[in-house]
Amino acid sequence: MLLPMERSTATNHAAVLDAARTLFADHGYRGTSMKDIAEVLGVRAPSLYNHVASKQDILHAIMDKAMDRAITALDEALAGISDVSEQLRRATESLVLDFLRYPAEVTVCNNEVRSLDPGNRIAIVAKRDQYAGRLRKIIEQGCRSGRFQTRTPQLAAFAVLEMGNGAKSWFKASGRYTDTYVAGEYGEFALRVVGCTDSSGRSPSAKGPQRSKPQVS
Amino acid sequence: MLLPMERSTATNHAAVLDAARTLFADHGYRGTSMKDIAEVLGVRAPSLYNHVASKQDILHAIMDKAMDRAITALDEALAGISDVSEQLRRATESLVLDFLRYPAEVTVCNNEVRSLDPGNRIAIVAKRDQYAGRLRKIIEQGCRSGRFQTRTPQLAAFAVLEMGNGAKSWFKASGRYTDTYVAGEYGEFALRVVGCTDSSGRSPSAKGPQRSKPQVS
DNA sequence: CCTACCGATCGGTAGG
DNA sequence: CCTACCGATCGGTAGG
Repeated sequence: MLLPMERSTATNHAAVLDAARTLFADHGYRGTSMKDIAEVLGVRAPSLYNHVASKQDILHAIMDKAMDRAITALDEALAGISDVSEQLRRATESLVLDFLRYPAEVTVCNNEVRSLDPGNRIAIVAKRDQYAGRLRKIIEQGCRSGRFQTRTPQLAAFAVLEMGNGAKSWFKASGRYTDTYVAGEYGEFALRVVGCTDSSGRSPSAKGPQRSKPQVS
Repeated sequence: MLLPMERSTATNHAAVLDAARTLFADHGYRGTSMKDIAEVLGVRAPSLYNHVASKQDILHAIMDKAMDRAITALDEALAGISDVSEQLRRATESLVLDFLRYPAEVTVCNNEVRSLDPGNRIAIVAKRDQYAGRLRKIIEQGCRSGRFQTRTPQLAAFAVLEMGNGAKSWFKASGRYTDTYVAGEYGEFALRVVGCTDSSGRSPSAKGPQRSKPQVS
């Protein structure tokens, strides 16, 4: 007599990560037990070890995949773009779109670095620094070429990186705009923060009337 | 034969909060045990219950005090200021200074809302919303009066609120600037984000050469 | 995939 | 302030 199971997917490695992602985002790594993850999949906790080596491996896999996906998206957004203002706009849009489309992964990446074992932490922090460094270099280049005006390019880079989290918090609560619209607004914000002296036709910095619609790649 | 204790303060209610703050910030609420807190104070875990009712009460007290302090600082920063640009600048400086001076409290407030019991969570979220609402109203007022230019005042408010976290992350790693200097830079960033059409002499928005030093109240 | 079970640790209480 | 101790829960293993 087989009971119908509420488990919605075949239990495999990817399904374990999917279940854990949401739980880790909502309750934290330490606030989530293997039993909690198993219950989502409709199995008992020991069965998870047929698919993953440890709880720690689940966390690392979630974060590693999320970082790789964000870095790849950034690469694609910047491919063939040489104008530094457009680079910053596209990088910011890519960042914000990633935040809005994968909020659970991003929440885990933001909050659970401290839950990683030392070896895993070094690897993830390296990828995070690689991502942040890309944005910082764009802003530094814009400052050197005189297109951007800010005394503290590194501070501006951190400000732009963090701004996206605001989009994520806000987007969850308000359904009025599409993710690409919000990303476009943040692209504007980023150019304003660095004091962009416009030259591409697409970025009217702070002054003057706003144009009708932000675009996204 | 009394051994010299490494405990640096008398164990009382405030000392328990002090010890817990850092541990909660570094390892999270669930990643910190009453035993961990007790060890910092040089006592055994059960002794803590002479000073606090529960672990949950410690968390709530830390967050409640932090929110009250931030709201009070915002009140004082805005007292008697009627110019909306100056309001936004001062509010942002107040926000960032609070982040830089009380990083452990702010980290706990950012990460551990989910660890609060339902009743405590409602109270803390109300204070957080009160704080965010103050900033949002300044930006909305600036938009209505035509001094600010942004299509999405609420998005801009979230962006400004979140930016400060970047300052906190960055400030820990780099000792090159004072907290008031960093706060001043973020005051500029905030005015740029909202597209401030300057009229007070103190805020050259995006365009033009930078002035030498940001000021702080 | 399961049941049964391991040692460790948790927040909190009893009692002094 | 302490020791002794409670029931509950944890990640993970044994064995099938």
